[in-house]
Amino acid sequence: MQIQELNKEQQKAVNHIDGPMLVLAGAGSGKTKVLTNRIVNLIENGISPYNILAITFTNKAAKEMKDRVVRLIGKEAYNIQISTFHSLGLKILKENYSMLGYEKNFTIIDSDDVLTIIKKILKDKNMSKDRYNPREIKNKISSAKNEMMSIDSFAKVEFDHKVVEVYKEYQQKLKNGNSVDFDDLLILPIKLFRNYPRVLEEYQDRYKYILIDEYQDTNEAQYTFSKLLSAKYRNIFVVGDNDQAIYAFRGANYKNILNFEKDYPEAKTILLEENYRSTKTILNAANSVIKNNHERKDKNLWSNNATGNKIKYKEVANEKEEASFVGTEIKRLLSEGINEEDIAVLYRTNAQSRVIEEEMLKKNIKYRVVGSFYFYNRKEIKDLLCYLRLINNHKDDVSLLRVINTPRRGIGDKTIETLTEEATTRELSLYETISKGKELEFKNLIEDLTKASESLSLTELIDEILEKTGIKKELSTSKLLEDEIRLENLNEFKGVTKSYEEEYGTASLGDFLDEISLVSDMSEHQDSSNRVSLMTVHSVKGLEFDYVFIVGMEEGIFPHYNAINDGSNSAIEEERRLCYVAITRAKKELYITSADTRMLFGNPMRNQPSRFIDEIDKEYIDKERPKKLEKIITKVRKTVDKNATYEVGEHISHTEFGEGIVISVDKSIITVAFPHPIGIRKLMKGHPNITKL
DNA sequence: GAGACCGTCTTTTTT
DNA sequence: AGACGGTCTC
Ligand SMILES: Nc1ncnc2c1ncn2[C@@H]1O[C@H](COP(=O)(O)OP(=O)(O)OP(=O)(O)O)[C@@H](O)[C@H]1O
Repeated sequence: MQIQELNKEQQKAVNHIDGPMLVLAGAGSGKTKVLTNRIVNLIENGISPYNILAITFTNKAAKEMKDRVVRLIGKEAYNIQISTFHSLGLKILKENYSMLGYEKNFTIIDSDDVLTIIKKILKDKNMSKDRYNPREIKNKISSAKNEMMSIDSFAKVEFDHKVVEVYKEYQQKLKNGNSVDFDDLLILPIKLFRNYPRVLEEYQDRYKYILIDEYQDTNEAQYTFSKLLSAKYRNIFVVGDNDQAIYAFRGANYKNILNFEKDYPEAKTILLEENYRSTKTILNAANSVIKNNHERKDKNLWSNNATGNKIKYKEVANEKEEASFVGTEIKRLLSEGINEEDIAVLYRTNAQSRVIEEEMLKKNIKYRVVGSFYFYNRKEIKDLLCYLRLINNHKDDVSLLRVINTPRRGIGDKTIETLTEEATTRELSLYETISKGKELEFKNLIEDLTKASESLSLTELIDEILEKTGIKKELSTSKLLEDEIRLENLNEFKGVTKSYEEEYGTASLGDFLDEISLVSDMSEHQDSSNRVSLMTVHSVKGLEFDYVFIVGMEEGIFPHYNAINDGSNSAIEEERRLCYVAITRAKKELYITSADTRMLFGNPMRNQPSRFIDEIDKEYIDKERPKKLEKIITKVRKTVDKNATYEVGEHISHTEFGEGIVISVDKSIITVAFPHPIGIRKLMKGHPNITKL
């Protein structure tokens, strides 16, 4: 195949057919483009679409890639398996559930449910929430699963045997409820492959050609998954960039990509060095930031594009002004005829989206929040989903508990406690245990709805649920504005199911629920055209926009406190890679903002501009900050004593807040208690305003 | 068993 | 500032 728009190295990668290959290259060098075109080339070389497996990092990326391949070769492309690891895992699970001891229609539980289950276990085991943080335990369990630890090997690294107990109990609960969590979608197929080599071979024969995008962010389980699948034919083609590894917190290990040549000694490697995406200015700025990372191989990445405008950096007083600045600039761009879909606003944490959203509404700018679970996390939507899940899988105790008394049916803690006890002793699900009373009425209701589900379309079923459960009646007779909004949301949800049905013909309940679990991102079910995109830096990986705003470029936000306080160099380096990803998303123009004060948990928080701003070479950035501020800031910067040390309990005095006591000391921040009404403040160590007493 | 009230905790990032 | 869980009263 000869494609006009490919350079020599890219062409080489595209034309490669058999054997392992690694494409290691920087941002915007065309890795994804190469991967997509290689799929096309494989097909043109007579390889069946059924034998091709392409793995992307997000569902969104999978969809985009599929669309692109369809455009290039037509409908045949629908037969290629293009998906995330998790979706593929689910597919394999659905084809083999009984071998793993599950039943048809198993439920995929979301992270909220995981937390609910863990909290419940902690309570049952009388483990106090102060000593055992449910969130932390959830992370521990998830990491253990992603490193494919058995309970025994987990017990070797986790010395608190009670935590091990929780892990055990958690697994048991899932199994009893015929449910799996996200991590299971990866590790159950691996278990299947290991226990049944014949099954593995079937899949190896099916997926003879494997392509993986964003390989630098694979974790242990994903790594093993791909290694097993590719072992027979060794036709594995991976692309990635170690400078864009940003998922270490999820167990991803960028060494997987650097070790590729060790794993597959016969592998060919291709490096791409030309960036086709960004202006010279933007690319050079990104390069000047990333070169501050020391745990990295330097690579050459250049652009032949125009020089372009300098990056605009604006320092403002607070997050409201920041949003307002972004809003005004976007308005200006739009008035110049630029399309909404070519603009993105990026932030480090989801919490930052709120102010921006409000501003978009205020200025009447059309936007969408990518990666927002907000809609599916609303109470009324979750309730409805739990009804659907319960109808789909009667053993789903988590869902049952959520809806058995919603709306109120007079089934309280007492009843539930008795039921739970009986269910545990008889080793049955709660649903199976129900045999009398108001609970039975509820069970009969679910039975009826289950029957109805067999002959109704998804949307009709939802209507039936809302009607028969009394949800609709309760909400429509209520006078509360809140309830009116709830009803509206439920209607919007019906819009989602309707468009889902239209897209896939008639849709099965199970398939729909799976889809929701895997992509509970409202923006993916919405039309994205003519909207400004708002998203975290993590979710923008792999995408590109003409105009990009990076907001909240402050110490404490980006890099985040937790990374700073972690004290490890690698945590900061990951933040820096994240910054590199953010900058390299921009094609034409980049804006960076920082706020001096930002509300955090209802308290104003002072932040310095991010170190990453200083790391951008002066020639690529135009800094704008209030004149007065400039003097104060440079003065403060010069006089901060980085080596100041404090001890908990020490008395200090602050020029503004008066005397206080140090209550905790972190890497660069101390927390100080001041007398009423000032209260608890976080201060920068060695700040000139602080005097030791 | 339902609803009101108060104190605590939250936010790092995602499939 | 807002969500959530625990406790108290009817
Ligand atoms: N040879 C080429 N000629 C012109 N444009 C190209 C060429 N190769 C890639 N591009 C364009 O460059 C942009 C970046 O490509 P792509 O998204 O594939 O890069 P990438 O390496 O996957 O980037 P990242 O790692 O940052 O996600 C795309 O708009 C693509 O169309």
